[in-house]
Amino acid sequence: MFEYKINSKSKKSKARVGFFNTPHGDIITPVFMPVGTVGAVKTMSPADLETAGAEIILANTYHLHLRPGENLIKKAGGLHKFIGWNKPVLTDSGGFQVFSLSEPALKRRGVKTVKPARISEKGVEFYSHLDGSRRFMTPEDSIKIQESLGADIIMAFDYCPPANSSKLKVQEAVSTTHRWLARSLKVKKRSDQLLVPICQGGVYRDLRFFSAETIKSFNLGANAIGGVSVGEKKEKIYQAVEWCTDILPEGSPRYLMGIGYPEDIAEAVERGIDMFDCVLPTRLARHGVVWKKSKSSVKKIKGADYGYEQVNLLKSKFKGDLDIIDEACRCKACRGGLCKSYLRHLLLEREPLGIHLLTFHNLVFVFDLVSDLRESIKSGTL
RNA sequence: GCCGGGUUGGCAGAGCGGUCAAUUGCACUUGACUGUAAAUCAAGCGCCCUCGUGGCUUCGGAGGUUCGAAUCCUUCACCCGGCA
Repeated sequence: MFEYKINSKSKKSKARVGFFNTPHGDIITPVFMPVGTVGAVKTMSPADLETAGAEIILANTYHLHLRPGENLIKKAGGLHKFIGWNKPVLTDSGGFQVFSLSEPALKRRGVKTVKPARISEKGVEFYSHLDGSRRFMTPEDSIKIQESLGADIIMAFDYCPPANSSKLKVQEAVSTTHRWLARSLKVKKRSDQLLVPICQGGVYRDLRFFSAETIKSFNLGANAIGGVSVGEKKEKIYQAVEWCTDILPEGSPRYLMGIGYPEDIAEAVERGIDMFDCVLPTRLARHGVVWKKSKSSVKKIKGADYGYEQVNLLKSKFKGDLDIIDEACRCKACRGGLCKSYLRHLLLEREPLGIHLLTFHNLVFVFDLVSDLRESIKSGTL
């Protein structure tokens, strides 16, 4: 279980195509995991996800713990059964909430209704975004919850500091994350789940090296890079990824958490990343924005023979636009001949169908992008 | 014809003597969104500029009262009820 086999390796970069085995089936990497935080990729049924091309989806420990609770899900037969998805699932540990519910992140969003999280050696004190109630989560709790949920791949509970953190703070986050990893391994019981450690270290080279070396030494079968896309510049992300993949073992899948934009995915694949997850395609869809292939676009995608543009269908210039988004796209909306004016109309009417169709379209875009990148690796262009 | 109610910025709709260029919602414009507190959020939305506790013109039309009117009075126009 959880074997990873490299199928094809680039001669010009660290990029590779691989097979990753899990209890609920194989994954071909590079792979993109759509985010289904509360047990659903918003507006997408399992059948929709399969049609769009999803191979594995992500859910969140923190959210499912708060509601409906891991005990209920366990009783229901586990997450796969509960949500009707028979393919691989990865649960994030709740570590990201250390960041997203932290003071700087809340301030940045102007959120005042939730008290910021407090981090200690023991764990993290959160205030539920649902009812404000105080919660405490330790690395051990996170593992126990994730074992109840029953995902194929589970994540170590990490400390993800914001981008503007001081080096000292990031250093503290790194060492805390490492200690929490060791504690997680102590309580982990299930052998049919792969626990993936997370590299922290922000934009600091020595910290990334140290963190990557440390998690590598645990030899856990897959490794993740976190603490990225928390407010820093793209170049810094690429840089951090490069530092990490220089060290993280070639023989195991590397997962870059929270990325991203098409160009970022391509840059990371080139640097040896195999797994991605991001809310962007689904969130942007809900905000009326679609990704569209474009040969002339200024947004280039390394390794792909096309660039892309972001099109906001809410703009009134699409009011009378009877063309579909992309003739070549295989998504429900495009293949169904639904024009931009209709999609815009659905969005304006707040018809759920509108955001569903855009979500479907964007996910198809990313799944196909990742698939195209695999071809590029095989053909030697990436 | 008589009696009553109404006419406010693209639309709906607050305001009913000064703090009103006018609450709010929608629409519109722009921006943001990278391990989802996000089907969300921010800013703008009469005109002008040296962009400010700035200037100018606005609340159906005209006139009036008042230091001051979207707010009170007169009148005209139109709309909606009720009775003819």
